[in-house]
Amino acid sequence: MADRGFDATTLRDITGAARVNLAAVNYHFGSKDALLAAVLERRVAPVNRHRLELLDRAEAATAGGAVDLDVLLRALLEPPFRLFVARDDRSAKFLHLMGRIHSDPHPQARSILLGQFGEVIRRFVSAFRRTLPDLEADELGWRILFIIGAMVGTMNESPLPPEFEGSRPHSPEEVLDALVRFAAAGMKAPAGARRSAVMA
Amino acid sequence: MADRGFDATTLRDITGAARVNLAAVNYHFGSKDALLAAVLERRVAPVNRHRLELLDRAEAATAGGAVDLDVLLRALLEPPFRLFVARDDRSAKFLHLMGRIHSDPHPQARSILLGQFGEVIRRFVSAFRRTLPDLEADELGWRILFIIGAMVGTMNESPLPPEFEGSRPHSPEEVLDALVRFAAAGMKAPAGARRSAVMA
DNA sequence: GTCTATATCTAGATAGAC
DNA sequence: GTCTATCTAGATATAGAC
Repeated sequence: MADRGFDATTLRDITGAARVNLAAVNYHFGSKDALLAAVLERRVAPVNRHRLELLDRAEAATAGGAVDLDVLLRALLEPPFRLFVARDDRSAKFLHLMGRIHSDPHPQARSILLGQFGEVIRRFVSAFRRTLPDLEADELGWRILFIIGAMVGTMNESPLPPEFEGSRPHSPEEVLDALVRFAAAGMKAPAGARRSAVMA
Repeated sequence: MADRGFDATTLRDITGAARVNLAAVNYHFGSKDALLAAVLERRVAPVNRHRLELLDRAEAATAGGAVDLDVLLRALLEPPFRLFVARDDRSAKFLHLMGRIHSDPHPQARSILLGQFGEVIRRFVSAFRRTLPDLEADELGWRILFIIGAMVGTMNESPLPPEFEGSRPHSPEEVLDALVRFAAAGMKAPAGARRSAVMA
């Protein structure tokens, strides 16, 4: 599923890998879609809860004022990279799974993810607003979307593919650090001029 | 296909939407996979060729020296946002299609895209290296991956979903400008310290 | 409760009329 | 060359033995 997406992953793949009978999924979960919902609830929801906890804690510490940008970015980005980090194959698989779920167009996956992640986004959007009050609302929204995209792309593609000429493997912490540095700088980028040049 | 991915899009969907017969795809292309290959060749390859042309031109102008960062970023990011911009429904669909292809796990899609896009990545990696010679190679690789991720996420999610609280629709040019600003700042971010704090 | 065997559905592909 | 009708494979889901 992490490799090939929800549609291309058959119940035979799943039950075969789990060394259980083909009928097991339908018996325990009712349907393939219900299994997906259970997986999302069991594995993805904690990541999002962790994000909100970190945000709550940071906001409590500033008494509702502006939270430091790096703290905010870590609250958003750290949980997926951290929650299942055991530096083994399974943690890498989990990261891929998270990424795949974020980019899977399957309606069931999208709607469950939206239910969970929509709340996260809304909370972080308003936190970022307080942290960066001078940034125009639309520009802020786009930048947060860029960060989510970078995060998802990283989940889907790590380890760094050979085209990118990375010279050695990287721990999830290193990748996270690089992502936070990149995102923080992007967030602080100067606002756009009112389009001077036409696209050449 | 832009909405639901390759696997979930049936030949009956395709031939129905095109108001042609079900047999038409197999007659003209031979198979569903061959149709995908033809679509990728016809619609995606020109985007990548355009990227390389812009890069060639920029490098020629500097006689092989360092290309300006914004010029480099535009050469990479502008073609998909620009090539089919007619500000109508079809151009939005095309952007979604590009994004979907980038995130589709289907082996055929991945291998064709890699053939096209791998070359683009390699060329841009070495161009970015000359433009930002002080940036460590691995860090540079990750940052380029972040930018690609942001680009793909933007393609998949534009227009800006309501959670992001965008106040109005945006033209592809505006989104592109915002993305270039963000990416340029991210690329210029200070290098990472050798991990001071442990993840808290 | 679990597994085997099977039903049912829907996909991609194709044969053959016109 | 194009369309109708059909084939075949492989998917999810389920019935029923144990």
